Order: sequence, then structure tokens, then C-alpha cells
Amino acid sequence: MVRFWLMKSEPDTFSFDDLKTKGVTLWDGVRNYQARNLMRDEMNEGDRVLFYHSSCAEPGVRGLARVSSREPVPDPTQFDPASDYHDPKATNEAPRWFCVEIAFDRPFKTPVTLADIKGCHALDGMLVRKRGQRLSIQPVEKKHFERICRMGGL
DNA sequence: GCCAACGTTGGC
DNA sequence: GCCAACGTTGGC
Repeated sequence: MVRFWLMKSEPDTFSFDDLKTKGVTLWDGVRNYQARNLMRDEMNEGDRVLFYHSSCAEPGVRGLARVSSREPVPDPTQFDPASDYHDPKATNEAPRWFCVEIAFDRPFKTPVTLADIKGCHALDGMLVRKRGQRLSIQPVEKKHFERICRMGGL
């Protein structure tokens, strides 16, 4: 069954436009166990993704992506001593971090800002609305996903 | 840049 | 296993 997610990215590091340019990208560098578990255990090929810009002038959802990897893969950056995400405790035999690949889907006609999301009663209960919610990959209810798509002009 | 909220670490 | 200290996230 197709599931729905919100994935945060800081646009200074990797923006929705960067995803558009690349087409697909490995969602590496995540070092939070809860987010890892979602990628490793819960996300499936074809799942829909709200691509969310965080830590920027106008936080919000810019468009849609899809999970494009059939299986979770070990995050290669954990093995790379030169990487910021290097994890000395990870080995090839026992990788610690897993990630999925995501693919560009389509942009919103208009971004749906966090302020828009907070101002919409139909979106009550969305995790991203909760203050102090830092989880960078969040499950989203279908009705919320669909509502945000409509707010984005799709 | 501030700071509240949160996750992780490490001493005990 | 508790919990204080610390580092990070992320909106504002």
C-alpha cells in the first residue's frame, strides 16, 4: 500500500530544485534513529513524499517526490572517513544507517508554507505543525497529503 | 542570532 | 537505568 511522508531538507544544502536537476538522489546523511527506522522499515517504492524546506526564510512544502528505491540501502557516507556523516562504529558487515532513494515528481504551482499549514484546520494533527518537532522524516495521513497537494495547486 | 525543544552521551 | 550536560534542529 502506498504511504505518505514529509521529508525535510535545508535548501542551502539540498533544495527541491536540486532534486529536479538530479532527478533522483540517495537520502543519505540522516543520523536520527527514528528517521532511519522509517526509511529502513516503513518506506516502500512508490510512496509519495512532500518535499519540505526547513531552516530557511519561508519554510514549507515545495513539491512532490516519490520513494524510488526498492530496498533500503546502507548509507555510503557512514563508511567514508572524509564525510561529515562518517560513523566509525559502522562496518560493511553491520551498517548502522540506511536510506532510501527518492525521485523528483512534480513541483507545486505555489509553495505551501508552514504558516499555511498551521492556518488550515483540515491539517490539524500534522506532526510538522507541532512545535519542537524535529523529526526530519514524518508519516503523513492521506487526507493531509491530498489537502496539501490541493493547497499547492495540484 | 536567539532560544525552546528535543535526542544523545556518559558518569554514576 | 537515571539524569545532567551537551549538541542539534529549526522557527522566529
